[in-house]
Amino acid sequence: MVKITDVARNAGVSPSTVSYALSGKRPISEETRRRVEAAVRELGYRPHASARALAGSRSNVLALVIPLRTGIHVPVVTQFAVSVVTAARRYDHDVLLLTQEEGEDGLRRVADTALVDALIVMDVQLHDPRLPLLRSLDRPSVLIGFPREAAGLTCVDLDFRAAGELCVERLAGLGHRVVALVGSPPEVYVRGTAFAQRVVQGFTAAADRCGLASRVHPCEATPAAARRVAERLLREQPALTGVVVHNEAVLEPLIDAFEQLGLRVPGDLSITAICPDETAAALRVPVTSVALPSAELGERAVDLLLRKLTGAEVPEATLLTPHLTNRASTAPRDAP
Amino acid sequence: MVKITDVARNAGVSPSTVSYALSGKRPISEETRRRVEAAVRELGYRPHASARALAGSRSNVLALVIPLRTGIHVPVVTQFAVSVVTAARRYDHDVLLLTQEEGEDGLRRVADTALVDALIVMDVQLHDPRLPLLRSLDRPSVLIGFPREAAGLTCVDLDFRAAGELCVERLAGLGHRVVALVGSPPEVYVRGTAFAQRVVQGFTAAADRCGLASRVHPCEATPAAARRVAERLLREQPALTGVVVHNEAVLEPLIDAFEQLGLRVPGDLSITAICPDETAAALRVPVTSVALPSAELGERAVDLLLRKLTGAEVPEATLLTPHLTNRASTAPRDAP
DNA sequence: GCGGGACGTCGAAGCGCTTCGATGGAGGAA
DNA sequence: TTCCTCCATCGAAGCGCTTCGACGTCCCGC
Repeated sequence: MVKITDVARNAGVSPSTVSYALSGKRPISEETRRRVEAAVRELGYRPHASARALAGSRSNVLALVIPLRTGIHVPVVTQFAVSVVTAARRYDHDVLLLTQEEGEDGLRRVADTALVDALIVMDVQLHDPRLPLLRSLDRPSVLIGFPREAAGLTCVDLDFRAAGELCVERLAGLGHRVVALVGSPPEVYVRGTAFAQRVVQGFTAAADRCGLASRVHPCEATPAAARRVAERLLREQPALTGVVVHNEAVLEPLIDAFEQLGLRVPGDLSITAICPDETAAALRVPVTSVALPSAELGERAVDLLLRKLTGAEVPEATLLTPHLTNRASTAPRDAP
Repeated sequence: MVKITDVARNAGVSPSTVSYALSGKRPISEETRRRVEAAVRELGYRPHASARALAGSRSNVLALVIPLRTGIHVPVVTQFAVSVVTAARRYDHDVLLLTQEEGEDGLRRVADTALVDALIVMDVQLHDPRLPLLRSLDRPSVLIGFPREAAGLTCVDLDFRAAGELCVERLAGLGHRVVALVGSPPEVYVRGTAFAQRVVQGFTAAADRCGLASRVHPCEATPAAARRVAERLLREQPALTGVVVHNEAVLEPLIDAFEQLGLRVPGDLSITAICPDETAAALRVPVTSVALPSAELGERAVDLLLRKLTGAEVPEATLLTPHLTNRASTAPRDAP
């Protein structure tokens, strides 16, 4: 292994000069810096990560805690993780992967052992047991999602309330008067996942504001459940012409079910959804949707975290504005 | 931060004794060990990861390189990653997440800086540019998948050839005489992804051995492509009654297409697939399938890697035996 | 021509841990 | 009792880096 003393010898300077030349933390003459850089290249020098971390008390590693639960759409998690890694690398940081399974102990462990400098926590619940811990850690963190009590924490998320509103408003703008929300599986609401509830709030608020008749239906992530929900909707709201779907997994089966029940999309029924763009676009009937910007979310989280690491103040709440993309699943309501 | 000297003082021993008491690398009296452990608990001591890594020249971190490409099924990657993390934790190791995007430089970087002790590389190609690098690194690695030239490397994978054979043999055993393989997207074969080609080999070999007429069709991961392939199959092999699918994404659309073309599954057409069990079981028509044991794969990779880290010899090739689960998509061929 | 800043570089200390060789004391054999 | 062995523990060195204070050296202004 080639170390900083080797580089120093080769360049004819002291180890500390090499360190300063590479970090730029003190002025070094042009000439010396060039010699150091040449020596680094010639010897293929790579600073030893642990030595650097120990001396500098910065590991340049971020922790990423990913969820394992049911009802969380996997591709979203993966895309998010990838974008976090990519963004972190831009700041010369690496990412340590933790599963939610390890829970609070895992967070405490990587923080207390100084394995990581900072943490990103996904899938935050409304009353998340990790919140007090995160507040008490001596390391900054960023949460994906909003807990009920977010004071003292930095949170990032899509503005799900606005997303729910946007979906309804689009339907209202197309003349639909009776709408329904097909939501996440019941357990998602039961355990108080914030974003799911926010969609419901936005949906309901916008429907009321626009004077629409509306109902909300949680839905298991299976084709059979989709079918049942479709049947139930038509039974309970015979005049239904607009549906908002916040449940990637049942989007396709739901459309199938509606069509098998004799309703054409978008002829008889318009559908808007909150889901990743790729999902919406790949369906048999491409669906008008509000994108779930997981990549952007990951980048924002990393940006915020690194600003916190430099000691900068960052906003406690960052809500990404939802954007709706028109596709083939929406049409104006037929004149009555 | 509480450090080893604090524990030592509290327990009335020297720091080295604390170290030995905790690592067990030298005999320590029962009595002393208890005092040390009590002090550790009382003070909440956690060894500093970087200091430990620097002194012990072991970081206790594994690198996991995950693929980002098209044609790789995302949930499989995620499940694999989760199982790697979980298995690594059992050995008191953590996992650093790298994307394939960083390429060889990324591997070299984490190895040369001693950020990680060992590496797990997913999605290995037949002629993978990373192979020479992995051989030359001073750190052990395990590959998921088999390159053409695997000498000197440790590889783990499902036995995809046997999986392909198994699918065909099941169809043959049910009396089917004309079969087809609907495979991965063309680019997967073009870039030489080993597992995809192995399925083709197994499929073809078993079909020949059983005296079946057979064809192979790559297929893009879109419903439209599935539809086209279904039409083409019926045109080119009018007597077709058995289909093997190695492409999670088109499984459902393919079945839809067949049924729309007037073929019932399994009445007129039997289908076997190679895909994760959850996918197979969740379909409208649950599909008889060979499981893609991503969790087991992750565990095996970690087990092998940790054995290598202890200096043990491990087999170069580990092929997991495929298992086929009967579901609703297969039936005996009608008497002619 | 001399004092005083800058500027560029050096040396040493120290980050928190592991590990090696050394040490002391207890216990057994003679 | 003496000597030797073995066991448990200690002290010091060192892992490779960063960082702080100190030390020239050069140049400018008076």
